Amino acid sequence: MNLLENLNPEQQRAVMTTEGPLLILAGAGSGKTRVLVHRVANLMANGVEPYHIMAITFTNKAAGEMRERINNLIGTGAEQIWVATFHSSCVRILRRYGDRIGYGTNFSIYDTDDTKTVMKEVLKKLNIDTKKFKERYFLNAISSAKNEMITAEEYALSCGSDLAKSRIAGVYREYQARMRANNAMDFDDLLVECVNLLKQDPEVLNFYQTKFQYIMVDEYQDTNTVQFELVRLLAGGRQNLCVVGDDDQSIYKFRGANIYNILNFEKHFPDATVIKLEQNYRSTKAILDAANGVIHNNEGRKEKALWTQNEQGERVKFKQFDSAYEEAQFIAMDINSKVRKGTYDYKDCAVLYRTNAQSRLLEEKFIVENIPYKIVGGVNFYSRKEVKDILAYLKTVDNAQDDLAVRRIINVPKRGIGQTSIDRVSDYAAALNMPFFDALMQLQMDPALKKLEKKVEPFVLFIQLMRSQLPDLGVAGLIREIIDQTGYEAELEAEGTDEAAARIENIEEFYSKAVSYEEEHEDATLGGFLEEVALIADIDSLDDSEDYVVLMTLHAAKGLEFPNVYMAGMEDGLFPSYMSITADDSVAEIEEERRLCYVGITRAMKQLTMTSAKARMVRGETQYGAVSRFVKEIPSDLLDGEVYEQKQRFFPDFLDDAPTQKINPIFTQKKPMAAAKNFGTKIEKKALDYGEGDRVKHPKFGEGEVISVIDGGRDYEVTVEFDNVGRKKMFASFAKMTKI
DNA sequence: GGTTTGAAACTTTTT
DNA sequence: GTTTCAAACC
Repeated sequence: MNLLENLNPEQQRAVMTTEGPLLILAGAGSGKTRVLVHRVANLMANGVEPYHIMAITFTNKAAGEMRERINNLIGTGAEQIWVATFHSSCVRILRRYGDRIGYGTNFSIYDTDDTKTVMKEVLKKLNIDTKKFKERYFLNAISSAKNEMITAEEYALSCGSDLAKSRIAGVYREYQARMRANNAMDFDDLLVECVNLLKQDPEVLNFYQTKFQYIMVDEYQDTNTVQFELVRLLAGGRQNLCVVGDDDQSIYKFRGANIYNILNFEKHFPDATVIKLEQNYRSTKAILDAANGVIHNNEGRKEKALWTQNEQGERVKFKQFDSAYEEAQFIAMDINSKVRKGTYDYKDCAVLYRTNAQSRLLEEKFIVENIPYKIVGGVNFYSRKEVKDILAYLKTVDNAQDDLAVRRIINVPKRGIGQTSIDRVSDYAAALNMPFFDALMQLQMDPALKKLEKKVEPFVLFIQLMRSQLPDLGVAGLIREIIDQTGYEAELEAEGTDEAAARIENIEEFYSKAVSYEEEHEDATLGGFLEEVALIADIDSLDDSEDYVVLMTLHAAKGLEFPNVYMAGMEDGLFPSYMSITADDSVAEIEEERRLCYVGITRAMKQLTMTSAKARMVRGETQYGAVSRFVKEIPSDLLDGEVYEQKQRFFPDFLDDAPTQKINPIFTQKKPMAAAKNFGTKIEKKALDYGEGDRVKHPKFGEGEVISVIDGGRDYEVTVEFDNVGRKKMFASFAKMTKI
């Protein structure tokens, strides 16, 4: 096999340059993954052992894709190549050597929700009013500090007489202490602590420097300072570091990405080779030129001349609508007509938008029009309440020091242990400086807590039992045991609502994820599963073998491509966002938004449609936005559609409602529908055709005898002793029972 | 100790 | 318009 076949001269050079620092400036759609994969193959052809090669990406999806393509090209030996995200690489290193910097190797990983809970506790302890200062404010400040590798101590020293900074320093310190006590790390800690480990322990550093002789980093423009430091350390020995990126696609500044990592690569590594990949294989000329026209308005970028041999193609379509409702309607209809004509499959189409909130309206229309779709992002599957509850059980079994997890589930399902009791035990544990769970095991030591013991004991015994049975049960078995023994699912079943049914579905999906995890990993462990779950993003679950339209934010779309793309909500104030327009450094912020627009445009292969709405509901208020400045930046000969200069219209308060209703009749329809539903519930109350002592039939639980009927005001609460599933309490209007 | 109700915040983007 | 959180009530 000739490795260089089907590669252009620059791509070939990138593949052949194996030694020393290498910067590949890869424009959108220029085949960078291809280059990386071939480069790996070339290294191995040159006799480099696969376990000496490392490839780092940002998302699991990107890692998975690269893994697959490497496997296809190379076959045997490829599985020994370390292909992983930044975060999972760090976890792997820390699980092995984390004890050297004072963490248990079974540390928990806290997601954004978890850190918020911790922060809440911290602020409560420090008597900081969360009305004045929000958790997010501190979490953002701490995250920024961590991204710059500033420790709590260093932060405190740098404050001087700055009161606001000192306050943050105090919070930072306490937050970190709690995380340590819980044996937990947040996303930033994973990177920071990994760098700390490598810096403090020459033995470990040497081990990994020897192991990773050839390192490749994808999406380098989005690395932050810690990630740079990590890469610098790992590549420190041989300096065989190859980074791939595009400064025009840097869109994560808000997350600490430092664009100077890529702009100054040649300064950091003076003998670096620089290769530019400028031929685009993805898009039509029209789309590419539109993208170039937009990005051209940014200053301070590495000038590139992205070109393509592809056909000219159709112009970029632009359509403006009166309301977001009509915009969504158009997109749905347009997709349907294209699918009907056979131009595209559903999976060829993607709708991109600036904010997650925009997905709702689109979703409603897609349901009406019967279009299969998948929304990426928004509420993460793993942050759903029911999934987090089960996860907390797993974490408790895995890491007894994880107080957050234990406290979450000690009263789920209800065990009669309320907030007051939890607080008391927390104080007791804090006083003795021990984990919450340990305190639960010795309540009899404190006379004030002794009476709690009876309620707590079954829970403690259950966790201990699960812990001892874990080797036999496996991860999936453990989950099943937890669902059954705690009666979590049974409780939801008894509720009988649609919402409860959806929750059960989520739990079952979670269970099947555990099953497939165990199928995929021979050495499956509970810790391994928790780790995978903690680091997974929604985008990772995209499956191109199924036929559905994908809806997602512009951020989530990076790295993907679709034949037919829609960019919705092209309005000033939405995109570019109101925040960026009014920011202090508005020029820089709008440049970042423009890069985001560039990313969006370059996702399209054949056809791109931009849409905007004159009026849009945001937070229950109608907003009137002008057409996005980015649309106007597209050269007019490439644009199919008029861009009207719309006057900003302002209505006095008392008129505010009127135009909304005219423009968008759905709101007047919706309300009566909701009212009718409530009305129906009330009527059902009177229609109870069974009473105490009667035999009844339930669709799920089978037959049983009515024990009692209590009038709960709005509804009857019925208790039934079922023949097969025992005694259940439920509401008459939901449990569709009939007398027999 | 648990449940219900009403207010308040939320919406920029995420590993 | 929706979700989350605390106070008031049971």
